Parts: sequence; structure tokens; C-alpha cells
Amino acid sequence: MSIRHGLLALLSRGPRHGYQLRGEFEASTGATWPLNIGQVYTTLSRMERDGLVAPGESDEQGRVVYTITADGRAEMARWFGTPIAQSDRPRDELVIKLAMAVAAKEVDVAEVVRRQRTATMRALQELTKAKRAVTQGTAQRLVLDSMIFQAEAEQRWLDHCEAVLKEER
Amino acid sequence: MSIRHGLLALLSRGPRHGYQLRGEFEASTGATWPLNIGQVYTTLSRMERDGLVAPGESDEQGRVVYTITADGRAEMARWFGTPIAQSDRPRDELVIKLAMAVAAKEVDVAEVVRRQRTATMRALQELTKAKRAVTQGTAQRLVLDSMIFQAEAEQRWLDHCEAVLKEER
DNA sequence: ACAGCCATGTAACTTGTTACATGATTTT
DNA sequence: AAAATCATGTAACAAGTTACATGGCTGT
Repeated sequence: MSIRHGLLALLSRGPRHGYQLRGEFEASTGATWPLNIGQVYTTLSRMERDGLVAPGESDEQGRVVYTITADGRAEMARWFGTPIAQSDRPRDELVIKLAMAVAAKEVDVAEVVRRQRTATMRALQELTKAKRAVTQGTAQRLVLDSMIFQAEAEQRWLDHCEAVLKEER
Repeated sequence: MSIRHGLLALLSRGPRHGYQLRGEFEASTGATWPLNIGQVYTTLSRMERDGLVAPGESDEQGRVVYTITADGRAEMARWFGTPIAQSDRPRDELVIKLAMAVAAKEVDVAEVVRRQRTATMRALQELTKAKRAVTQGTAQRLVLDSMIFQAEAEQRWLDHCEAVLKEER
């Protein structure tokens, strides 16, 4: 529900049209998660269906401007007021992959770990490079920092897996 | 696509029926991500549609046993052989939330950070407690360790956010 | 004239997820 | 006999995602 709520938050600053929302979303989160413009419109329609936003008249340039409703504001407040629980998070594909590699037949777990580490290392280099390039925008900077912190944690976990699997054998 | 591939990996050890698959999946990943039994069947049907698995005759007890196909084995090998890229990962709701809190009007970002930290701290305590309880199973242990590493990284990131936001103001 | 961006929207599809119906077997 | 567990399956929906159709406006 990240996109729904993200758009809601952007609309809390005032009415916006679809293209504008994508621009502002990407300005905040950066190149990390590009947002398909089509998805903005599908999401807006569903939010309209759920009473969170309301479309206004088309403006001079024929653009349809959406406004956040009272229900929308309430939902946004609920979102910001409630922390994200562990159970809310999606299944982590990498973790499942390693767990299943341990269980599966004819799979070299150590090799899976090594390959992932190489990829994550490379990603980390890209991220630090990207970070040097971005000087504007607090949000964008924090998003990048989060990616870096997570990649580092992944790296540490992969090392840990290697160590545990080595002494298991 | 974690569940699809997870089931595929479990089936690589030999034919299994739905209930058995859920059992083995949860035995590996533990209580972290409980798997609804209905989902096992929907996923198996879709995998059958895609030619990754094939249902056999019902056995003596009337249980439908699924077998992995050659295509299924190939897909599994591809999965294990290809590392997970940054772009494959789902949007991180917490990161989006903070980025949007910075952008939104009338939202106390610091408060959002504080609340999340309390929740994450509590989760971390639960996780370390759970870790002491689990002595069996390498996979289950690694899954828990991953959760812990991630929660710690999140905690560090939240601290970092607080620091950055403080000097911004 | 045409390339390229601004702008909107829809159809189609995927995976994840749950609620529910149904019955067999096992335990208390 | 009742409760719990084993076991299978379906219907329905949400959310994410992309490909495509359509048209206006702008700069070269």
C-alpha cells in the first residue's frame, strides 16, 4: 500500500494531477523506484472508488486535478501514526531463497551466497556513487542512505551465513 | 515470486502434496511468515498452468501428489543461479513513508521516526527471545538472524534520519 | 513536418491473500 | 460423540505492473 499512501501524502499539500504526482514522487524517492505513469492513474481511480480522493473539473489545460477527501486525510493520519510491524513486511525473497537452498537437493548453498555477495557488493558501489551525485533533497538522500544501510546489513548476513554453514558441514 | 520458487525447491527433493509443502515451508522459515494453506493450492495450480509442476494420480489416501517437471527444474536452477538485484526488491514501505512525511504538510516527521523506533526495538526484543528458543534447524536460525540484522540496520537508519533532520531544521 | 515531451486513461495480467465449503481421519 | 487435525479446493478480491491507444503542445 506504499503507492496509495504516498500519493495521499503528496495530495495533502494541495490538489494535483497525475503527471505532477509522479514527478513529485520520483523527486522524493529518486531513481530508486521509478513509478510508471499508468500506475498513478490506476491507483488514483481505485482511491477515488474508496473515497480517499475526489477528482475536480478539468482545468484550463484539460488536466484532471485530484483533491484529498476527509476520509483520505484520516487514512493518511492513520498511516503516519501507526508504525510498520514485522508482520506487515513482504516476504524477503533472498532469505527464502537461502532457507530453501539449505532444504533443496543438488543446490550449492555456498555458491548462491557467493554470487549474491558479489551482486550486493556491486550494488553498494553504485549506491555510494549515486550518493555523491545527489546533493539536493533530504528525502532523496535518506532513501539512498536506507538502501546503503540495508545492503550493508545484507552483506554482514551473507558473511554470517557462510560462517554458520561452514561449521555445520 | 518467493512462494512459487520456494515450493519448487521443496519439490526438487521429491513429490509432495499440498499440506506437506506447507509443513516443510514453515519448518524452514519458521513462524516468521506463516503460509496460508489455501495459497499453497492456488500457487500449485498456477505453477501447473505454467508447466513447472505436474499433478500425479491421487495416492491411497486420496492425496494429490505434485512432481516437479524439467521446466520446473530449469526455473529453479535459474532462480538459485541468479542473484537478487536491487531493482527486484519491493518498494520499502517505511522508507517511502519517511520520504513522504518529509514532503507532506502537517506531519511531524520526528514523531513518525520515534514511534517506528519504539516498535522496531520491541520487535528486536521479540526476535532475540525467539532466537534463544530455536535451537533446531539451520534454515530457521538463519531466517531469524536475517530479521535481526535487518531490524538493527533499521534502527541505525532511524537514528541517522533523526540526526539529519535535526541539523536540517 | 516531425520528434519529443506532457497528459490521460484503459485493458489485461500477475502474485498474494483470505474466506469459505467440504470431507476424511484421528484424538479425547 | 465431539473436537481437532489432515487434506483439498474454489471464489473473490486487492495491489502492483505494464503495454497500448490517444491526443495536445513545443521546439527544431
